Amino acid sequence: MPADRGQAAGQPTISEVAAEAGVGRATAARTLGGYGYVSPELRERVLAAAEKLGYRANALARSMSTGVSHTLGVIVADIGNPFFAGVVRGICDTSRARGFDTIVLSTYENLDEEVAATNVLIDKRVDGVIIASAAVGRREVAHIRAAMDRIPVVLVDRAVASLDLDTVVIDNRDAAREAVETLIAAGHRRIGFVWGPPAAQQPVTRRGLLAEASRNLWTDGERLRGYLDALDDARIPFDPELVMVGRKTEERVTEEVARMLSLPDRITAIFCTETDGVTGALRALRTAGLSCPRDVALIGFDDSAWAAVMEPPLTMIEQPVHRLGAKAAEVLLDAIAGGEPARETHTLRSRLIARSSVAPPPGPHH
Amino acid sequence: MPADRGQAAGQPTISEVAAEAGVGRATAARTLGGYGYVSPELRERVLAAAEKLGYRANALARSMSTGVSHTLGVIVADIGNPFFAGVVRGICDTSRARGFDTIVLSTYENLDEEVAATNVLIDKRVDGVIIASAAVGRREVAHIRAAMDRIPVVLVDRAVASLDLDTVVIDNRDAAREAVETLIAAGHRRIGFVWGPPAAQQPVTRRGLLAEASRNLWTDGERLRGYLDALDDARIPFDPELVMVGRKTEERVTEEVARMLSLPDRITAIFCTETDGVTGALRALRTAGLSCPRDVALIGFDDSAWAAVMEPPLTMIEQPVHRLGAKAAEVLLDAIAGGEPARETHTLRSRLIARSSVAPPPGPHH
DNA sequence: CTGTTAGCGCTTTCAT
DNA sequence: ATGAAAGCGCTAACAG
Repeated sequence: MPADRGQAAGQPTISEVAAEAGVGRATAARTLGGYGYVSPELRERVLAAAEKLGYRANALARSMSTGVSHTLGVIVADIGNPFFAGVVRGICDTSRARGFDTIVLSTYENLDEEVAATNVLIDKRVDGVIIASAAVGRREVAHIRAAMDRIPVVLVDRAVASLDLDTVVIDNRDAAREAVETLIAAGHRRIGFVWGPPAAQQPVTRRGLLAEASRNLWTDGERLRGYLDALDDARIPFDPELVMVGRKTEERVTEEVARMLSLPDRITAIFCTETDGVTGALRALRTAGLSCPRDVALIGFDDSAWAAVMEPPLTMIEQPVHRLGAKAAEVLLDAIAGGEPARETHTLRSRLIARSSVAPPPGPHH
Repeated sequence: MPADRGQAAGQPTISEVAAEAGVGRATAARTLGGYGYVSPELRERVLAAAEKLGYRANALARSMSTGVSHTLGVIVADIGNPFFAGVVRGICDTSRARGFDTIVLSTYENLDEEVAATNVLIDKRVDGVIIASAAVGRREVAHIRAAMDRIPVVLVDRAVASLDLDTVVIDNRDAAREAVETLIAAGHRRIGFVWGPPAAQQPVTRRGLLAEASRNLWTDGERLRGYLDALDDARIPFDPELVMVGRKTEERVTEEVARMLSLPDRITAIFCTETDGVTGALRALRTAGLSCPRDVALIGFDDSAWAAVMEPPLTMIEQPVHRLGAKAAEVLLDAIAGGEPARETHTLRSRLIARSSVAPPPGPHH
């Protein structure tokens, strides 16, 4: 057997500490593991020996023995995205306070990556997982089901209809409706909607749009419904030309908003479902020589420090990102500790921060 | 021994798979572990059995045996900060591509947290660590030394003078100098500096400032030196009243910039070392009724999509955040795989993105 | 090519 | 109160 088997060279083990202290393995283990009874004197000797050798417990071995790893797994779309970074921070803060570490994996909205990530976490024997899943249909949730068979699972940010799980989300539909209502209340009727889902082609009917929504991320579907709710309540006819479909890269958003701006009966307001959409919309406004809010009103999702110092300061929807993560961690940790999960949906409220990017539409002769 | 010892109930082991397939443990292990020779037929039976039982390898047990965990540890100040989120993403992307997972821990610039995080990673027997350390003095690096004794360590974003380690950073000093030179070239001589370190009190001399710098984050020291370099080259006298010291919360920055703006010989330009500083400075400008760049020029660190759509579009320093993380991971992975670390400093170049927030200062009668 | 066996470092009975 | 010994699930010698 090669010398480098087992843990890396130089990492002292509990046996070495025991030998150094002149006691049995179990005694050393009891002191160092903080369980069972050990006489003060032996205890002292063990501690001294551990200190001298620079002993550090091997958490892997401990987990092997105890069957728990005190580690949570987290799967999100992109840790580099400020939204998820905030959620992850909420998760980490809460779990650390309860003695748990966290392994975070990004999927970039790729389902294969999500499956792989789930497997990695199962293999590492985490005690529970939090997932912001891109899965939608029944076919796509097999990996989540497999995880559920083994450990507690909670969903965050995105509900999955076919799964009966603890889920922590925000009130996407209400948030979107409130934003659009705000625009309508200011007098707008031609409201562009920078939406999200990467679709094969632009749906031309309301039904087509809804169908598209059910094939995509839960959040996107909810936000679309909120947009439609507000329109319906105000009896404003729905116009498919006013919704952008497709990946919300800044470039695409700029193009699409420019298109809506050059329509014969152009939009006078824009509602964006993501930060990247807001900057894209602003670009389009600028190149069209239009000003906000005089010519076009704007409301977007995901507030940031920047939005408040824009000219004009932007009216935005603020999501409780940290709280979202914290709540998900709490629910998961409770399930790990307590047993029976409640399997309910926890909906956190977002907040519309009114600033100055909403004003009445320009007169009929714009 | 209680029934719930060992791994969680229901997690099939390699022995169970072997039994199901009617082969020896080792044969099952060989097929499932992907090493050694196994005849196609037995292989097929093992695979079928594993599939049927829903077998997933226990990475903990594997690591116990092999002594490697295929996991990297990462310690940063705050995963919720877009800068670090980008770096972490770079690390995760490269390490995943090489078959490594990542555990990320945030310290919030607290040294005790950093020590604790290092211990967690050592306990979890990660194969290497990447640290953006808040440690400065010799006294503060003991935990890093302890880690170095066990596994490869690379520093990212922040060099630590007393440590001879592979280090991946950006050219902070040059970046700062270039920014200030740009301001000077436009005609500015009163250049406010939104700096960082939380100091007990405002240093009043150049020497005091440098002393403060050496007690703080490496990046902050470098950026101060760059600011001073540019001033010296242009023979502009250094004025301690023009540098803000203290935690760069948006509120504090707003106050401090307002102060510099109300000086008898007020500043005509601002250089910020962080995004939060930029929004704070913008606020101060706005409440002072001053416009950028007509009254005051502005350059800041850390570009973002927002900066480009501000009115005016902001001239910013872009750091290669993803590359920073990727490079750190590469260096670490090489050290883990190859052996001898080079222990050199890799300096990545930042880039000044010239937009429209820099113009000549207003005439003498402002 | 396959099966047996001995660990990896720790926790946890079980005697003493 | 302490020590001896078994076992967590896996890998890797080694024998067959």
